[in-house]
Amino acid sequence: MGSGSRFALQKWRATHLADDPLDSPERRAPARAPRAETVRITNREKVYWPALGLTKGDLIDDDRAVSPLLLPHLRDRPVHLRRFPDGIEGKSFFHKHAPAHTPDGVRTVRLARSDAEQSIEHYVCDDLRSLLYLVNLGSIDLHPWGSTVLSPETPDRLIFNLDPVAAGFAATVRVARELGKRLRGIGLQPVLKTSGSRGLHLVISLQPSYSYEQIGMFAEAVARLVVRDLKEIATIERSPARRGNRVYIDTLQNRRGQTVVPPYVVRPVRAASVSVPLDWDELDVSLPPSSFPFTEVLERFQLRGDLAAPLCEQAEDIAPAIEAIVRSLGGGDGTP
DNA sequence: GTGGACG
DNA sequence: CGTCCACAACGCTGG
DNA sequence: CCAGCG
Repeated sequence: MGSGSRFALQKWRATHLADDPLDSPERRAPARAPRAETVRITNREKVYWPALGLTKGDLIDDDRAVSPLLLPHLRDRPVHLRRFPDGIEGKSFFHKHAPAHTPDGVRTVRLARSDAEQSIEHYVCDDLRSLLYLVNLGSIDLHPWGSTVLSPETPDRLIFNLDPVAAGFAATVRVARELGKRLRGIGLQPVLKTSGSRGLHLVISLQPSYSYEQIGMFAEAVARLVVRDLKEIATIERSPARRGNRVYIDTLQNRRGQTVVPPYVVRPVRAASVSVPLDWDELDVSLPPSSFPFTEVLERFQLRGDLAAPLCEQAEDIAPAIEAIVRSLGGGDGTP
């Protein structure tokens, strides 16, 4: 690591960590004094990743260290947990209802279900204490919504999930490049990241102006155009059997109540990898997405900075992009 | 991993 | 007190 | 109608 990046890290720490990372002054009553970290962590020694010998304590330590990078992608969002109380090879379950015994200090929000028949109390992970509490429950990857509690029905994230299935990573890279090019061509700036599993994600930060349904339709239309150009290697076919060896461009995550794996979250996979943002010029066949176990992410941050920061810094107006897509679909270039 | 229900 | 159990959910598609 | 899918 060069001194330049060391300096960048220090500067970043100074602005992001401050004295009390638990406090978020613009939205909270001023604290009298920084509060001690009071979350009780249990079973630190339990092995979560047997192949690597990594424990729950290792995960907790990593989440604490990476929290300034991760929390901005969780803040104000309903979050679903996926819990692995006995590590990645044990039983797991999703958990979305925040029970009545949820401690004070872990925010929850009651939202109507999509059918409006009932409402559900959701967790919201706004700060380090909440993060550690939720991870102590056995959560490995947290799954935030693509919209915030401020306007739950209008997403501020647009996600394309490229799943290689049997297509291989080289084809996935080609599809990602093409999709990225097309999105930039209609004025959007997608952030590229590994899924932490096998695939790649392209994520766009949106002004929350459209419904999930509208955003989902837009995403599918874009995916359709990419498939038109790359028929041999890309598909939006939902049935796995009919995908063949093509990369699946999954746009179904742009739906209410669906979730989007955020940058910097650890995945419950053997390699203990993280969903890591990439520079577009890093995108290469030689970069398998299982790269970057959580043990290497801070080091990578020191070299590359926070490549996901744009997602939290600027929200894009998608209206011109929608118009452009409508034009190209209606433009009579062969699509019935 | 943990609280609540059951016996 | 020891055990057992729950811990999401929804529209779409293919069969 | 049910099962699989994400």
